[in-house]
Amino acid sequence: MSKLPLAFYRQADVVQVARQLVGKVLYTQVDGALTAGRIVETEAYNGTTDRACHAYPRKRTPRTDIFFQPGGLAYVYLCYGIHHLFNIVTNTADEPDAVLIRGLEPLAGTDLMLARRNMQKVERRLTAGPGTLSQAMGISTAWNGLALDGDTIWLEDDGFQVSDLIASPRVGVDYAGEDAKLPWRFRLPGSTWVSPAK
DNA sequence: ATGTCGATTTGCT
DNA sequence: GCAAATCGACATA
Repeated sequence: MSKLPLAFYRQADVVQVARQLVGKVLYTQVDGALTAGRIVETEAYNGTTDRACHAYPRKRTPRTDIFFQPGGLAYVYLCYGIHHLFNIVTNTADEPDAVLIRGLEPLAGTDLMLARRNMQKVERRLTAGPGTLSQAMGISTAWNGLALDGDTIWLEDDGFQVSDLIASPRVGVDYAGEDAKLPWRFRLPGSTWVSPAK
């Protein structure tokens, strides 16, 4: 097992980072309790060119300030007042890009995930979807800004090989006009743990 | 100061 | 299939 170094997140092309993140393992640790899941679905957001990105067009506000930090930080924001959506800030300082994590295959700590989701058995809805996986992993907006090389939340490469990847338009970004058509959503073919969205 | 709306999920019809 | 839930960011004044 090798923890992904901050340099990984600082690559210039956020779309390539989004592709490479599929298959990696996301870990969280809270009060000594570990949970882990394999990333099966991501979406890329480019704050310079992409209207769907919160930081477009390189717009710096209290909320988007984190986009302008060097890559390797967690960006967690509240959506619809209920759902905590987990993103990874990428690229170098002053290049505002991020990757949204949309689906996880549970690997470890499933008992704790079930308790957090108030569920009885491991099934698709435990971690399929950006809001549900955050809840299962214990991720909330309180973690916004955490570095991904620490001991609360981090990623590892366990050698899992991704042979094929589906690229398609992103979900729920119709407001972005032409940019909504960009094929920046990536998922593992055949995974039962991708988000419910079509 | 106030109004609008969202990178979603869930439950009910 | 549709609409409610629920709150903070942002734009407008």
